[in-house]
Amino acid sequence: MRVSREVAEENRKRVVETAGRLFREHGFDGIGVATLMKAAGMTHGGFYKQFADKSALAAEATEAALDENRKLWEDVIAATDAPPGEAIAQWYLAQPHVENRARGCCFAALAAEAPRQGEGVQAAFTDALEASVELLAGPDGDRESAMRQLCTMVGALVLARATNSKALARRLLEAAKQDP
Amino acid sequence: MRVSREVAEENRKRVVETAGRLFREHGFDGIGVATLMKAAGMTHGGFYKQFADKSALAAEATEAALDENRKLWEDVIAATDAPPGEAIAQWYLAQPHVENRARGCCFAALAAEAPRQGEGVQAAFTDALEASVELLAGPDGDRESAMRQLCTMVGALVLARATNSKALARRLLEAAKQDP
DNA sequence: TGTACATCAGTGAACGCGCGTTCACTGATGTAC
DNA sequence: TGTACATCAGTGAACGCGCGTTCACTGATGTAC
Repeated sequence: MRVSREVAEENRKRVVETAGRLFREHGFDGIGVATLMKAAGMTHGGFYKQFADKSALAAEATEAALDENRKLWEDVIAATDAPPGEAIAQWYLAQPHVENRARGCCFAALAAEAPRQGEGVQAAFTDALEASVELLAGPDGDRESAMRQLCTMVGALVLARATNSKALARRLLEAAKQDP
Repeated sequence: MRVSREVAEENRKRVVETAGRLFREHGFDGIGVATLMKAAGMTHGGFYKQFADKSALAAEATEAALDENRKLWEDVIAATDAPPGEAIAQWYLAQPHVENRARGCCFAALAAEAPRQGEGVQAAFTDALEASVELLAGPDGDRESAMRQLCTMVGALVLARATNSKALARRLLEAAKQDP
């Protein structure tokens, strides 16, 4: 049955947010349209009333999740007097972040799959990378240092998640914090 | 028809090597057993005469590809008088490496998917990470700095591959080279 | 404001397809004598 | 060394299953008068 435009809009947003979490957790290829729609509380048939195809959702969900990440960074930076780079590093390079892929950094969770995705996903990453460097550098910081720090943090998180050794994961996070 | 033990062993190795390349290119979920066996010049039926299941191949292929990576690093280091960290960085943080996922660094290509794979894959990454840090640090280098450099390089390669902007990719590689 | 009708978000069955895996079969290889 | 037979790597058809996508249908919403 038909639902109001308002409800339809809510449903659509819920699908995008759910996809953002499930893609980060299982990868773009690791979760199907039906499972995803069910997780958002609907059946899969209506999916194509809202999205052209799965790759359109991938682009939109990635963009939304990257946006959510950016807001989180802004909150973390605003919550302390430390320079942005230090504030983010402390929060980013921590065990809870290693364990929570679904709500963690999109770069660490999805960037490795981006080359195989459509233009939309890659464009979203490009914009988000530039924005993240701005945030990390702060108003008068060095962009190149910030960019290197971003690389270090993303690499550390990816590698800390790839090992089954808690000790090695901890050493990786600690080593990454030494970025000057 | 039956083949000699020698030929069977060659065939097995070819499957593992082919899988190492195709997994790096398409991801563990992005390539099927049948496609993979065909790429190795055989039909899919015989797969289970050589491997318990797909995840067993994933573990073995990852291990083999990581080993191939290590040998490449040793060659790069041996080919120059520069300190290992500098030699590897120059070669690792380059456009050809960005474009060649199939034969490039396993950390950048597959580590992000490791958390969803079996113990075998994760164990292979753990060992390879330790070995890579040793190589990067050299006989009397600092392990923590080497570990940070590894994180920086892997992050830079992953992110350079995720963007559709050649300019941004270049800036990422350059920024990562500034790791002290 | 109330009524009649068109719209369309969401449902659930169905599509062809490729997935991982199994299996009966083949016939050269390897072994026993 | 030669013969008879067992082994087993690889083939190709088949399995059930979940994938992305399509479609006829439903009925509340939105619109026209």
